[in-house]
Amino acid sequence: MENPVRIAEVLLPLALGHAYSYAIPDGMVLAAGDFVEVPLGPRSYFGCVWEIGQSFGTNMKLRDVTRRCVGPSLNETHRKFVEWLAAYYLEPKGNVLRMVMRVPAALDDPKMQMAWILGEERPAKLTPQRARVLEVAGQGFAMKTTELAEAAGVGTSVVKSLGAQGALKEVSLPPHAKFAEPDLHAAGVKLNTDQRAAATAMRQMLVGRAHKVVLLDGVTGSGKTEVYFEAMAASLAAGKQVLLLLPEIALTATFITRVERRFGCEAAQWHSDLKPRERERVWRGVASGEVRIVVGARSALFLPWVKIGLIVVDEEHESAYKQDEGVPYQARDMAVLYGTLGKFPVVLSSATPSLESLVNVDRGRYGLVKLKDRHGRPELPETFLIDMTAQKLETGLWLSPRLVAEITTTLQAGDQALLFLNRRGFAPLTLCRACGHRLNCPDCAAAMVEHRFRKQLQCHHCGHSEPVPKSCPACKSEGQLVPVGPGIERLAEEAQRLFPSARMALLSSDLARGKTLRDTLRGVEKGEFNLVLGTQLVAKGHHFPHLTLVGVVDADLALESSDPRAGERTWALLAQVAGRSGRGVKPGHAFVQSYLPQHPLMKALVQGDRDTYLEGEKRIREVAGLPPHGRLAALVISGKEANDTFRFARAVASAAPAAEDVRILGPAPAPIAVVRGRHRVRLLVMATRNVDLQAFLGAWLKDIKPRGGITLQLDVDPYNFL
DNA sequence: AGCACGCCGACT
DNA sequence: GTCGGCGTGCTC
Repeated sequence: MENPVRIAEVLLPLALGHAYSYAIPDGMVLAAGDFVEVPLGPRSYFGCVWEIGQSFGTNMKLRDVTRRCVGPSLNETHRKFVEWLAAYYLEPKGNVLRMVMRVPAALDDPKMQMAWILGEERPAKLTPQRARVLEVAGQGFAMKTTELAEAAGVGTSVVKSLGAQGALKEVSLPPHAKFAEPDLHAAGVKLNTDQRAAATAMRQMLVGRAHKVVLLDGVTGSGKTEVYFEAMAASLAAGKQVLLLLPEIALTATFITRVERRFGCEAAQWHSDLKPRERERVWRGVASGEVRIVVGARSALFLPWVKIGLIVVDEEHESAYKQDEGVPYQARDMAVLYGTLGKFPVVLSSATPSLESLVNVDRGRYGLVKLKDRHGRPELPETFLIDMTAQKLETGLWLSPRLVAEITTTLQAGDQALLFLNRRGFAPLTLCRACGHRLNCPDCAAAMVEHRFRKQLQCHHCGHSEPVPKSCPACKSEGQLVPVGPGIERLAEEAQRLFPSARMALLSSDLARGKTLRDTLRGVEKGEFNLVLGTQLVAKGHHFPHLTLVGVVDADLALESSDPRAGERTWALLAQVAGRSGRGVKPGHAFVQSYLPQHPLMKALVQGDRDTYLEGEKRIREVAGLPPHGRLAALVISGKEANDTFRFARAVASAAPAAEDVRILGPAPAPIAVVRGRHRVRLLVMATRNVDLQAFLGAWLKDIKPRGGITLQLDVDPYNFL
């Protein structure tokens, strides 16, 4: 009998479904959760010890663990979280671990970073390259060799030679700055009666239980933030860490300020735009427990939490919580899962909660705390429907006489009006009047969108762009290409003609970003503009006190989607946009142009009756067996050649095991049948709630191996089935 | 994620 | 006759 070999099962951050076994060399002490360095093929990787095992002589000769990393370990809850998430989305565990290990520098000894500042000497010969380096260094920031070289546009050798001559001086960057403890009494908490009642209700739901999900449902302006701040305070008082999840990066700056004011300490930010050093600082801070508050995007879930006591998911209905690339997970759902595993509460907050969450309240799984508007205003401003089927608008015009009249009145009264059209560019479609040819993207089955400001045609699916042609590419006729349909830029043209003296602001994500965007928003807030035209981005979170009129130019746009949640999402969007109006002193109203005036959503919007509309939606989903009453998975099969792709998709469909309560729809062309030159075919799996969907999918797909350039992508709980 | 192995078009 | 394209498979 040989000596027992101690074995570490090490999970690597690669697309691997299980851990690899390594021998633990004599004298090395390892436990599950430790980060280690291991050899793999010719290379060396960081991995995480998933289990410690023992073996009496395997037939495989195991390689040794190289070393244990100096940094922190991953606790059991976090490892379970990785396991569960991987199992839920049928994703290799290693891929999920990769999301945890995105900061490799944080796994090891904090490295003193060497950097350069301006030295006392002057170089013997001042070449143009050297001069540029010294100029950059002269700005006073210590920079690493590569950073400095890159900033100056020279090779690293120039920097090094300047260092050798003493013209640059080497310094070591200071270690990461500490995160301070929160001060729960930093700001006097001033809650109104309703907020205090809501905070108390929430506390009572959470007290004495480890895990509980509470839905905080309150209109914009009701002060939900202050209420969940109380829950955060309670968790912080208990010595725990808290996470505030936001659907998008753009919102973090505002929230950071509010959190820091309330808790009197720096809150850590976490999102994809962080600089590596700050990323490392936050990761380490969370792993050591020093960071108590994180405000972040969905990936903050994967930080190595050690004593997390609460996750707040703000705007929980936002579809941006669904990640579509890489591992397609729903961060709100995973926050709830993490709470279950880690035995801590989760607060979901929204002015327009998702149907999923409302149904979970109905089923008694989630608690509900409702919050009314602080000033007793209704959920929505007075809303009027404009039946576009009854309008005789000239071709190329989109504003009905009624809406034009309302805008005129508003502007004359010195108030502000907002026109909402959720479509970027000038026109979504360009046709040739002579031959009917449609300008399509060469790589996608989608029309090119004209962007007149940029003098370009753009494909919104692959980013391809080209100049607007003078003549039709098909029939060569000149001057026959006509834009079809409205985009925000075209609407701006119309508005300019109708209201030549208006101070107009155009807000579209492709026209304004960063500072320009912030300045414009600030201007709108201050009332420097009186006519605002905007896409999606005006809907979110901004407070425009001078706004008294909102016009929704095309309310039907978001309803045209293959997503069963389209109705719910349209409600959230329209309610949010309409709700921009009348938030100041003067009351506001909204006008909604629709070609579907009989649609239940439009009727409900006019009546300001969310609950009735959502009840209807719930019933529709129940009858159709759609989420949350049934379970859904999408399989998207894509390949270069249409016939092969379709043939493979049919083979996949016919290989499905027979199962009760599971229906497979398709194969059918995906909503955008060709993207980036790849044909896309979709299968939809519908199951009742009692079905173990993962087991079914696992059994089905286990032996299916796409080849010949065909890929198969699985999306559990799909949102949009691109 | 790398990297090596393995079968089909343009070249010293 | 080779060089090399990247599709496929493996790494404890």
